[in-house]
Amino acid sequence: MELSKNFQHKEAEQHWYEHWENAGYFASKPDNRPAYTIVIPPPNVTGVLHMGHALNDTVQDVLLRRAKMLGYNTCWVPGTDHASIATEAKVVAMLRDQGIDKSKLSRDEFLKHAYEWKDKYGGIILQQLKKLGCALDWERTNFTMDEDYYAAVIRVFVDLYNKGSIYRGVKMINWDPKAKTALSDEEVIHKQTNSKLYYVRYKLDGDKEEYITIATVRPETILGDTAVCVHPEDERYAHLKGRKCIIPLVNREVPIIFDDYIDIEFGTGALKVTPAHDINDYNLGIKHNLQVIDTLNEDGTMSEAAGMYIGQDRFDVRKQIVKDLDAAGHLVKEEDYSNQVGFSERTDAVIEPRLSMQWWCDMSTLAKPALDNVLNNNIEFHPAKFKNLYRHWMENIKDWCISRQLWWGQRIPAWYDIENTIYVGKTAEDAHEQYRSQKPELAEKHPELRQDEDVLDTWFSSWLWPMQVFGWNENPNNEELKYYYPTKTLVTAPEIIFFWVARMIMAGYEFMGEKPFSEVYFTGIVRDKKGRKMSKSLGNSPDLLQLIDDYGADSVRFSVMISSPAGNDLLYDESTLEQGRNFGNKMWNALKLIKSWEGRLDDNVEEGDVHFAIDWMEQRMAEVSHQLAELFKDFRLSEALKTLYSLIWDDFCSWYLEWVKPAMGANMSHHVFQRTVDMYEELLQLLHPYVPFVTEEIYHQLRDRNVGHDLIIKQLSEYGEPNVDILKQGKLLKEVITGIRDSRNKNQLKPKDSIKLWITTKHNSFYDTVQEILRRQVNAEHIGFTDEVKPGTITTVVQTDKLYIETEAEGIDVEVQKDKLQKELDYLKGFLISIDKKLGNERFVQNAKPEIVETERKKKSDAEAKIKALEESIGLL
RNA sequence: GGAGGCAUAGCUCAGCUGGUUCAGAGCAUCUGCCUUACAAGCAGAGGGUCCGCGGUUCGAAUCCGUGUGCCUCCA
Repeated sequence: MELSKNFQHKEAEQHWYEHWENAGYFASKPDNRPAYTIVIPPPNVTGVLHMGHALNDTVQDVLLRRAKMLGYNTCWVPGTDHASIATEAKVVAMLRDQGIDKSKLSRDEFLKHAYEWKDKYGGIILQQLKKLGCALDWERTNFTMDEDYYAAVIRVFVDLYNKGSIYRGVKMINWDPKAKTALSDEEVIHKQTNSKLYYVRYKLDGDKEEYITIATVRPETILGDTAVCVHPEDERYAHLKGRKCIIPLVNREVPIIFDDYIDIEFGTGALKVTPAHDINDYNLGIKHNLQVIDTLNEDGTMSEAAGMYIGQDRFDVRKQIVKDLDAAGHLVKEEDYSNQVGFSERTDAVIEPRLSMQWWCDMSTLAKPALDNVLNNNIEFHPAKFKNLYRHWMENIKDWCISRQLWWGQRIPAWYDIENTIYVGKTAEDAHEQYRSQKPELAEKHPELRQDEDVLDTWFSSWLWPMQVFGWNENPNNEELKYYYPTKTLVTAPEIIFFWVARMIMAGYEFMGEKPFSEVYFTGIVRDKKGRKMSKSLGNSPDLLQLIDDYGADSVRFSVMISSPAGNDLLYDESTLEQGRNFGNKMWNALKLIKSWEGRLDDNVEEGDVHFAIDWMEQRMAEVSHQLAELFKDFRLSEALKTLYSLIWDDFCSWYLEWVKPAMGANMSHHVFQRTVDMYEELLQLLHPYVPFVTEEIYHQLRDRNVGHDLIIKQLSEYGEPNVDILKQGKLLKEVITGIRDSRNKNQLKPKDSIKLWITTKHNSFYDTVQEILRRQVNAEHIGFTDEVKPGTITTVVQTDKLYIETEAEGIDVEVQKDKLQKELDYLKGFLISIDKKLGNERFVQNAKPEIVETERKKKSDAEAKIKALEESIGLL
């Protein structure tokens, strides 16, 4: 069959993915082999594939496919998380489009819609991962709201509650007025924002016209002020001890308090204190026993307690109150001000600090083993620099706000009686039983309990991921969990180190008594050309499916892997996509070339010089395969890919194939052909984890395969130590060829102009073995040795060998040659001086390692020999 | 305010434990090629005070300090 001009990615991708999946290569069952387990960081069920996933999931696929070749039983678990806020927002929006108001629905009705939405639209991203080629075990797909998973989350809640780690309490939380729910600190994104700083004067008590001026960026919170605070050492305000002032507009009298928390330099040095709406003010309020006035409703409008602007939105009120303060003579001035404002990660609404009754998880006991086992490398972080970040967070850990005022998620298993006593249990029946035994009389009169309306933070379910995907809740001693847990590698973005990595480690030690994974590999963050993080909200992520369609999944994988050194961010650049696509074509064309020899095989052809080509290529492969093992060990995946790229493109295609290529019309030795095919297969295999489709396709085109002989499951060959001498000879041969080609170019010899080549060398036998290769590579009609200089030729020096190019062609420019040789000579002389200096330095000879001194001596003698050769050559001209 | 990172070719970036396998890759540029697979290609070439300054060392792109400029995280 005629092979197409270029590699056609579309058919190959679909065909091979189906083939792998149907053959059961992705599925894993416990057996005698060691396990290599990865759990996917579950993407949001509402998500679609973006650049970050492409990077993250390609890395996992590369690790997994390589592990497969090394004999591991690989298991990669897919799934999604339920993303309570994001999903609930989507469902609410969908209902709104259908004319349905969420507030008119019961909880059960809403959840029915939500599950319908999830079944219909959720998890698109999992299908997209197939397009990317991910070798996921689809039979193990998990969802954090699956029945068993749900039960696991409830069990963990009850357990931690009974241990005293979970409690309910009123604290300052981050309130999202759009989603109308509390958020954890990690879900708040602080952004530098252009605001205005308003200077407002408050009248002091007494009859005199005395004022104190405060500065605020949130004038609408004035309505909730219950004090003004100044620094005790601030002389400007020392006379105000014991005084009070009057809050403008609402005319409330509040104390002036003194606290060294105040920054004297900021604004006027006087701070308005609003304990209900600022965490620092709240702390001041506790310390100074201040009144708390909550002036906001849950949707961000002003509450009854504000006394004014009731029901109006906080930002409208901000504008209005400035006008009103001005009209009343209280606004002193306003100035531009840049400050950090918190936004909701999911809804982008401006966060309101708000006092609220929530459920909390005390992290202090959970954090201890989680911190220790990272610091002692029981769990390894790659790159290790993230250990610092992790430690800092762990050592300053705060209690985790785990309740969310939403419906989509695991409903908190807490029930209340009419006296508000809490009963926590796995089921309503549990709770009622506790109720009846604790308060029999009340239970007799009021048998019903009311369940908490709130659900748990999504991360409170995903932190169980590495254990629950293997059925921890049903049976913590089950065979699968024993076999696959702890998992091997977690691959994730550094931005969720606290959200998820830290909490999974905590959950692992708390509930399994064992780490959830042995190593964490942090990828970089994908940025656009302007250096901005690629994100859905910015809309600056390219359409990945389109890219896969245009360039092929392999090119996309190549692109993200080649530009992603461990832990460093990568600027996304389309040129690497082209590089990936071109690489695929290069390999496709190498296939075509090799296939074209199939009809020209002949057992009687002598191998001749080609023998050297095979020897050399085999040594290069041995060399690289050792390098790869090292690179993979250190997660230097981008380096490993570069190494392979160069091995295949440069060494195999540009050198090896040219060296073994039979002359025009000549036949090829059977053995050489066979070795070439074998080597190409092994190259494809080494590369396969990065670009699985094109390599599998070529592997099958290369020769007929029996069922089950697929590249994806082929085991890697072992290589011995490479032969250094052969590698050196290969290097010399390449340098000789390049040197002659360069001379030809510089002297305007056309490719077709034939030459005679004369060599002065000590390595005669080496040149004998490669004579035919050399002759063809530089288009020489004759190669001979000489001990004498050859006048009238083009001279060049490679290592210490002198090469004379004899040609009939016109126009040899002596000056060009002289220049070239002189330049090299000048460089070498400088080089020699620096080496002489070094070797002349006693301290160097004494202090440096002997082998370093030895190489310097070698360099010196090489340089001297080459200088001699160059000088002789120049003398000729 | 606290912590961390980055600065190397025109652009995007590699360069692990200090020493010519150290100054490299891809893209871009220049020259010559439609050479029996590949013009999405082949054969070559040019291009860098490794951010400034100081130090440690026999020796620094690499280690330390400092300045400048960018970035990220936390408060």
